[in-house]
Amino acid sequence: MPELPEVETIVRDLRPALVGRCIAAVRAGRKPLRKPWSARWRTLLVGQCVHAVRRRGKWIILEVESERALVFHLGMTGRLTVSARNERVPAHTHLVFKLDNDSELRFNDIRRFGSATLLDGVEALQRFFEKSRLGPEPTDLDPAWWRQRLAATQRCLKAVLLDQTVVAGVGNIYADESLFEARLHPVRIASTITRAEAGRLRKAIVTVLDRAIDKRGSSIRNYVGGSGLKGNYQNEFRVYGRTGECCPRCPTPIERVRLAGRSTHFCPRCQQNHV
DNA sequence: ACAGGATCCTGGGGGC
DNA sequence: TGCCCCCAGGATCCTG
Repeated sequence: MPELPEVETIVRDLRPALVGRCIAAVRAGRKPLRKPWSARWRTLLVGQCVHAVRRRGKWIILEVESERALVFHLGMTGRLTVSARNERVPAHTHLVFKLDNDSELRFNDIRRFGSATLLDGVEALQRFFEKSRLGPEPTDLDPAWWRQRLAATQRCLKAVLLDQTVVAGVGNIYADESLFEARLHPVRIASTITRAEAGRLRKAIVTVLDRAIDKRGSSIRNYVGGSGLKGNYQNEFRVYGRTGECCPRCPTPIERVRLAGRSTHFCPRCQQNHV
């Protein structure tokens, strides 16, 4: 569920609450996440202080003093929050990291598509992302490389934006919002795109993600930030979830189609499929 | 090799 | 109220 702006918001919330704190205890639930939690990770973490909290694509990286890294993915419904220890622990909480004050880091995930993995060090972390061939951050997209990736595929633009090996962090909401911003049709075959259009799309992605980060991401149903606060960007969607409503730029109703297995929203007039 | 579909899981909402 | 179907911020494995 959470895409780059949501994950970035969580990381910014968690950083001041976690950096410098030590892990006093770890408790894991019984139900498996997407990747199993290994029992020996508890011992490797207890007593460790948190050095840094970072984001890469949709991944949250928690580095501890031994240089091991705890890597989280939130899947569709994952939540990673710091709460006071005396606050009620909600259902579907799969991991709890007690800290050396009165707070704890909690990983909650209704659908259990998320994961938490402990990696051995800096190189292991690098290998982890290389193995999944995670693409560059949107702000680091090299224009020539981006054009080449678009030119090399017969998939539609929507499918390419969702591909984490092309650009990291974009998901269903921000793919639709970025294509609207760039005035490009989601069905458009990526290889037919012009140089100017490729540039427009690359900039649109960054623009849209920055706007969403400013609003602390989008809360449609499950998402909350690292301190439990909801986001506000859902109020600014221009096409996502607005099927049948007026396009914000013209009087045409927003349409919805299914692409790459995902709901896709666009304005058929502002986003024409020229080839 | 590539693109699209099925799959993992739970819960909410609409129709009957 | 109950039941059944569809839907959901994602990634991976399988198939044609």
